[in-house]
Amino acid sequence: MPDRVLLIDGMYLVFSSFYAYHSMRTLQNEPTGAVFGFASRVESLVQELRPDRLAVAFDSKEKNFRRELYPEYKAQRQLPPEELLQQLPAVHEYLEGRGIHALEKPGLEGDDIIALLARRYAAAGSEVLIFSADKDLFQLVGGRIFIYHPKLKKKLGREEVKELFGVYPEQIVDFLSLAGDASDNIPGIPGIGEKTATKLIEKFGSLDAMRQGLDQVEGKLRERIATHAHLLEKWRMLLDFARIPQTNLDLEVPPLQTRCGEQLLGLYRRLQFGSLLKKLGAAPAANAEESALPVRLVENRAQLQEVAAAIRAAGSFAWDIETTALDFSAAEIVGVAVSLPAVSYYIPFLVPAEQAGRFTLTFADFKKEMAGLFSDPAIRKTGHNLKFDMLHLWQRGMAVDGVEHDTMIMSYLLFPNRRSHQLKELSAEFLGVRQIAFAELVGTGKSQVSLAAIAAEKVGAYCAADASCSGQLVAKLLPQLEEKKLLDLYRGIEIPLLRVLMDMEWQGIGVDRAFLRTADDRLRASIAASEKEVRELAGYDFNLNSSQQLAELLFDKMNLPLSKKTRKTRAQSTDIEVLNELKGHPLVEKIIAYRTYKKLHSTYVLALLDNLDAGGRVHTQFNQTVTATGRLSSSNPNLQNIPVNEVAGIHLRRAFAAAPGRRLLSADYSQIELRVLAHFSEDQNLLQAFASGADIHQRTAELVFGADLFAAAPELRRRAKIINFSIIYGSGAYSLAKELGVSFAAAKDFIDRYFETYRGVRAFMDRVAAAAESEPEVRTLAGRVRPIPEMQSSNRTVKENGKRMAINTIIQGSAADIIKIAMIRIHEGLRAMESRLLLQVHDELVFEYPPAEEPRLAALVRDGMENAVALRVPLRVSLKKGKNWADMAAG
DNA sequence: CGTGTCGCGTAC
DNA sequence: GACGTACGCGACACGG
Repeated sequence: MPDRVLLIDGMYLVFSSFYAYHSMRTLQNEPTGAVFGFASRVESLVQELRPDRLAVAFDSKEKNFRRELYPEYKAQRQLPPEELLQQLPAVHEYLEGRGIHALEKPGLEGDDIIALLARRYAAAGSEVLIFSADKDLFQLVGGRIFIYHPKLKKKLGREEVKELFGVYPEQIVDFLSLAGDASDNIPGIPGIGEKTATKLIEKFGSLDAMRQGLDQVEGKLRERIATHAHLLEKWRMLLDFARIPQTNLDLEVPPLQTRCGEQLLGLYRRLQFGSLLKKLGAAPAANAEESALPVRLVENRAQLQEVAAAIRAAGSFAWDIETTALDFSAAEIVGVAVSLPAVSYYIPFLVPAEQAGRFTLTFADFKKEMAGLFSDPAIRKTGHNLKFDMLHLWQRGMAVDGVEHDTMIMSYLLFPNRRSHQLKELSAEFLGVRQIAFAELVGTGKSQVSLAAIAAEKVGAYCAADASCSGQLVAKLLPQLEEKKLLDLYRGIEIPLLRVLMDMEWQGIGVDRAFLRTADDRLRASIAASEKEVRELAGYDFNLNSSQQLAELLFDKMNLPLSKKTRKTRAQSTDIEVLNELKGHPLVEKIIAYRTYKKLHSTYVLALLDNLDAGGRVHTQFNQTVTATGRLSSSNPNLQNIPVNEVAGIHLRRAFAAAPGRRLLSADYSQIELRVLAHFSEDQNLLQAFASGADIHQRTAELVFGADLFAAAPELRRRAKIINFSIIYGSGAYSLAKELGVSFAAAKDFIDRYFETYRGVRAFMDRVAAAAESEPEVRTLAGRVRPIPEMQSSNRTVKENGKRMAINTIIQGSAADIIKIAMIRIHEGLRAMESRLLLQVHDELVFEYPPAEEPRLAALVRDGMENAVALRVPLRVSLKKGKNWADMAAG
């Protein structure tokens, strides 16, 4: 097995890393991005390419022979930035610690070394990969030599070079001699650029052949070449590696070592490369106490004023608050931490009795001193999950403006597949800082104490560490957002949305308590009755809530036919689909009724009564950093899954009622996901259907089932609707058949006909799958990224799953982007109104308004939603209004 | 007694 | 196995 040699263009990697991570800093504010980018790229190249030998080539400081030949060579280049130069020693320290040779030779450039070594190792039978984007080096490609392109992230052979440049590797020198190479300050021939150079090379094959056949070149161009022909030989001398004077190079590419010793760990710790340490399986050495900046405890008004002055001078700060509870209406604020680059402050309000003499500040003092700063949009704020902190301050009459960064959102946009974006995890990973857990501060279970009973020093250290870590994380995460082109989404949508969601949570929605009490009573009775009937029919006592015990009764004791197993544990399933198969049996009917009542009671009625505030409103949390696609989620209670389909369930929506003298307005996007699909696929039938305002399910029915058939059986629209949805979710014939209650063959036929009808949709899905195959991620309309690692699986099922995720994410995620934009626009318009946005249910917004504002609100909402973005099809919204969420009339 | 997983069912 | 994204209830297993 011949070995594989990887040669890295060192200066290229240093420069590109420096710019990619230019704002990365240590806690002590030293720049580290170039080193971090360099090290992490080298490690990922080693992982991916698995070279047997590896070296990194650098330019020498001595005069290059090309300078003597041509004094202007690279003369246009400015000195690298100071911040880059000061990181070079650490880059070499990394290479040394990793056991990788840094190759340098007086008088030679890194490129020259790469060229000489590439040819030598290739001649000896090795496969050579060159990591560089430098055009010069492409002339080396051929035989066993390849370029590994840093941006394209793939191996380029002879044909790929031709595809990229229009010329073959052996023609690159001639090509660049004609067209010039701006990065080396080689002008080429005036008036000839890449296009003309490619044409000439394609026509003649080489410069020599071109000179021979110059008479075949037309007018002006021939003159130009003739006039400047004398230059060409010089350019070739500069560009052609075959002419490097010194060929007895005594450098070698040593075998790659796996060692990562103390030197490397020490470097990573010093530069606070938490993620690289983690990859080595090493614990970040520093804990919060060691690495944290000093925390000053603020005791009185005078000191508080000093803090305010320091904040003003800094112009920005990171902050965090501690409270006695999560719920803003029940909580008290224990203290606030403010973190500046060199120092953090902790301002305590609730302290143990024995410290009360020392810490004299109240929240009112804080508010008086700081309200102006916190509401000043010009003073930029950073925090982690700021919606929480802002709600608690707003509850006490303090507004926050000028939110620049929320590190929880940053983490979410960068890593949407992560289940947790907790500050403490991010600190460990990216800062190498181990923070103490909340439980370590207050204890757990019965021994848990209130934060208000813990010494201010301890709470202050904890709170200030959060504020400080959040602030420091910005330097680690912001460059990554920039590199992944997520800044527009972050600044333009997610950060502005934060305030909208805060307002929505603050508002809550009115809930009719008496109505719920009645529902509670009725449901209790229904549950008891159906439970009693089931027990009688079964003949013994068992827990009806246990699917396990129910399965025992149905399938073991009563010997009813078993229709399926559960997915994970292969247990006997008792879900609704199974029970429906067994309908007709009186016991089963009662079980279905029991389940329905029980669900409504425990999941909705009780949960709502439990979550009501003193004013009879329920304040759901809208989570901005949960879903992998960019949707919001709702919790405590979840108001995004309130029943709407079944008669028994829809009754419940009456409980959500407008306040006295107000009404509710519900605005629904019509078929937003199918419209997004039409936009991306550009399918002619879909585009045309939406452009003409047709009923899309009806149109699908006509096209898939045929217009004649459709006229005879209009209930086919229902089927078409199901088919339309199943396409978005990527359903196969198997599940569609079950959903429609038809045979597998019939379902397969429907899907086939769907794709024959909407050919553009099939093409779109194939495009997405192919793109996700080479780059395993997808992007939504607003540029939100979701990695799809499943696309790299060799397991077919996993990969098919990845394809469905890829397609669905583009559709669902883009719809989420659109409604988020609409929410921000509308919220802005509501500032001068009394109407309020209360809920978002993925494609629906619910508002509460005074009747007088109805026309204005309706216009604002319609415009905000329909014109949130311009797609290739119109966006349509239907408005409904009423006293509650169930009884609504169009208008 | 707390925690994690599973089955199930609700929404878009 | 076969339909994407969520949340939450109740049962159950596990560890102390």
